[in-house]
Amino acid sequence: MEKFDQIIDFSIAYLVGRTSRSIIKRLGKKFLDRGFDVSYEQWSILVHLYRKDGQTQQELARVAIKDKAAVTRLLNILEKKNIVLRITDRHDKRSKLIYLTNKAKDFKPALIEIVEELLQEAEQGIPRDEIINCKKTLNKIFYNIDSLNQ
Amino acid sequence: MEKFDQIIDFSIAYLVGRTSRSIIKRLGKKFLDRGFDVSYEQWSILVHLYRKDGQTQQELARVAIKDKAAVTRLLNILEKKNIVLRITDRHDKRSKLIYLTNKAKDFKPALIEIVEELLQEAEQGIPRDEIINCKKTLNKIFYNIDSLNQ
DNA sequence: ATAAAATAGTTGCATTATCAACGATTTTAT
DNA sequence: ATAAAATCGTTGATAATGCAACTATTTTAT
Repeated sequence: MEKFDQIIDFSIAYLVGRTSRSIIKRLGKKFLDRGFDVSYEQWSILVHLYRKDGQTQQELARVAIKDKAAVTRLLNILEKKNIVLRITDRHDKRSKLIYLTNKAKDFKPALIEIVEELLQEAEQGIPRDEIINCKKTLNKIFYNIDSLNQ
Repeated sequence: MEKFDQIIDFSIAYLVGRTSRSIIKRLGKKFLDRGFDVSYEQWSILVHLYRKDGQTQQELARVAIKDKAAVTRLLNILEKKNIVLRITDRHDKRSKLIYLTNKAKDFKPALIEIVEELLQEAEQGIPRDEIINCKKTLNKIFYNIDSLNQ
């Protein structure tokens, strides 16, 4: 194998990068096709609210692995689209608690179904244990790099 | 395992996404620390020129898996930094051929060494065949999704 | 009790991505 | 031969990211 194959086409960096981008693109298109005006990034916040409503922006930033500035802006958009509400925490006026609107709650099942479809598409034709191993390895790689990023 | 774990924390989409971002961040920092004013995205074009000098923007867009508009803008920056040259193709005046400057050729070995270091960091402590299997699986997933993105 | 430090969220700046529209050029189809 | 279609690169609009500086508020340390 050539040097350039190692650092490009077959490098783990290239492979995770292109896989990630293709998934983001596909999910965006699926949401759009079903009439949901929600981007992948907006979804990446929304899903954490579906799991647990009423989190602070900091908590959302942490679980979504996003900069708090990025969260501020995504929430601006979600608020404008009437998908979330910001309510200042009574007990700590620095914090804002983010809540889903009824509209957001309404389309929760549909969005989740689309994501499950996407994951199904991604894993199509690949044995279950192969997927599991791949996820384990990705976790190891992530922690290897993440520990150096601190 | 809970439903939300499946579609978030342990979904392949989430895992490749965060792994990719951590790698991009790490490489950017390594370049900077060694005094190279080159972003990950700029590198992702540059590396293909190191492999083969004098490609058109379309070719670069294809191999780097980027939109041609994105390539135009990255090349604007690389040209301003005196890293590449654009030369209109004599035989097809629509096309421009992109060439490395001497400056770019000079720091080629250093950049490649940094990337090899990064890959080493990423794969630290993981058996060779585990990495190989993970790459194979990532390729399958990519092609699963990519075929649907057309 | 109060000054210093820490925390939550916002904003400005720079970089990058995607999409669609556009001009210039080349290829093709009749 | 020429009109239509395709291709190459650019530009404008919009969305998203990361970093650092900033305001407001809360916690801590003395």
